Amino acid sequence: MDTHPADHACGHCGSALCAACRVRSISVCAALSADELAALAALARDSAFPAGAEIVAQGGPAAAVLNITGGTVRMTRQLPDGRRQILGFLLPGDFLGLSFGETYGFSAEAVDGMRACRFERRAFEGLLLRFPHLLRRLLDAASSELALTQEHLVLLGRANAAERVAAFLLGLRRRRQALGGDDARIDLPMTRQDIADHLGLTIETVSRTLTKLAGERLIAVEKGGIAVRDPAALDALAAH
Amino acid sequence: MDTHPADHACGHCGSALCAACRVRSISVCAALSADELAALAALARDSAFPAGAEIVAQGGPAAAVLNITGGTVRMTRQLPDGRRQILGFLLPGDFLGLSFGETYGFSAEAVDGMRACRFERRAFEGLLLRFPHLLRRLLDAASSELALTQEHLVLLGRANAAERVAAFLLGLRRRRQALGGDDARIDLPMTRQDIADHLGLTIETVSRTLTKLAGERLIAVEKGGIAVRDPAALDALAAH
DNA sequence: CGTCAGCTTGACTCATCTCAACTAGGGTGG
DNA sequence: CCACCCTAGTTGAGATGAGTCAAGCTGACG
Repeated sequence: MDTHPADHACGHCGSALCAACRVRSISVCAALSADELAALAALARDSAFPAGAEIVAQGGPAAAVLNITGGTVRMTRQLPDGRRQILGFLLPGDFLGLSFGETYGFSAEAVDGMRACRFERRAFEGLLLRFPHLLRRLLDAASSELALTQEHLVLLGRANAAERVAAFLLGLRRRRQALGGDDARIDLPMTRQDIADHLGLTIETVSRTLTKLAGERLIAVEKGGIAVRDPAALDALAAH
Repeated sequence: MDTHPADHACGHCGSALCAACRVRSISVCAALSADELAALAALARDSAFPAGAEIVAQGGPAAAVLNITGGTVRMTRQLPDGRRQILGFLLPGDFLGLSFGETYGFSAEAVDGMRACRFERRAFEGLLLRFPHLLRRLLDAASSELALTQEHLVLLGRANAAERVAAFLLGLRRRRQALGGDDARIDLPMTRQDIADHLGLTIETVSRTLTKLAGERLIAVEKGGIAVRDPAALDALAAH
């Protein structure tokens, strides 16, 4: 899976070029000293996954943690009878593996072509003991992922279909904007089934709701995404 | 709100008697050195809240973090139109305030009479810089709270009423057992409305579901709680 | 003894799900 | 190049699980 040998200087992470990593400033690697960055870089391995590839497996040993550098990842939990819940989507700068445990509590799969900076968990934990800065960054990351998850919990517990879809679109837009994305167009690399499994709806309800929002001129449904026509009305719908 | 002056030795936390704290071994204060424990103790203030009291307010400045030492706390998020979602219940040993941010993202209220060990946030953050051990414990706490929240997310996204209620009862039982509780009887200090707002249901559906489970001999509804009659069947229902 | 909050139960409604048909686009192989 | 298939998405019609509204029960408390 690793696309570079251990000592290779890669463009995203790894080796001496963590310094050039384009997501570093927004990831757990931000605000580290030169020492810390060097130690981190020594452990980092750049890796790429094609669309659909499984990155970590639910129930499997938690052997690695990853810092996403490109693409989109879905975290899924599967029930024994096949029902699926997508816990969330990870974007560049997000950290995969915050739920420290002996095994992964969910699977992670590449939604589209995806790149990440990979660390062996044992070695990474070693770094945590030496570098409280990194530990602190990780706590902040865990804290904000917790806040995001709680936000989503409210949605699943108390919002109707239109509110869920509106909140999902705006949440994705907000995160993409932080990465320098467009605010009029929201790319949706994931399928309707993914969106449905994230929002606790069916694929048909997601489709109908998008059609309805388009009919009300809040959005326009486009190929591979949607265009935001009335951000204010969409925000009022999302209601938070 | 503090029931003891700053230098008073209290039975739960605070002053020199952190050593005697009955939840220390399972809380973030576990596995600290004598030094660390002393510094923590110097900042701790024992506080008590009567049933229904608001401990922290959604949107208010995040001025304190608390370690629950007794009773039950509900974390609630309110939507502008009054809909309410209970994110979770905190039991003794749990830590309130993991979502580090400038303001609290939710309110916390005492379900029954409740005691906690309170730290001013600024001072507590100072400790984190000095004691990586504590930081590490906090990351583990955040990590397991994240896992719990993700578990609940699946429930709200994909489970029906009976599955939600069964999972809620068993989850509460498991946590209580870790605290030395009974496994045949589950006390429910919270109201049906609280349970409904936690499970994304209405009070009527919770009531009907409990009645139905009782009719199927999985549980018996008792005053202030339920008795577990068929743990295996209940577990099969919870389906995870 | 009356009141009130918490809870249960019943009858009916409705938002979402289920099942099914259909469309559109992309890839493949003859 | 076309015929075919396959996946993703949309739309419709009917079913259903949970919500809504309403009534009644129970125990605590003044």
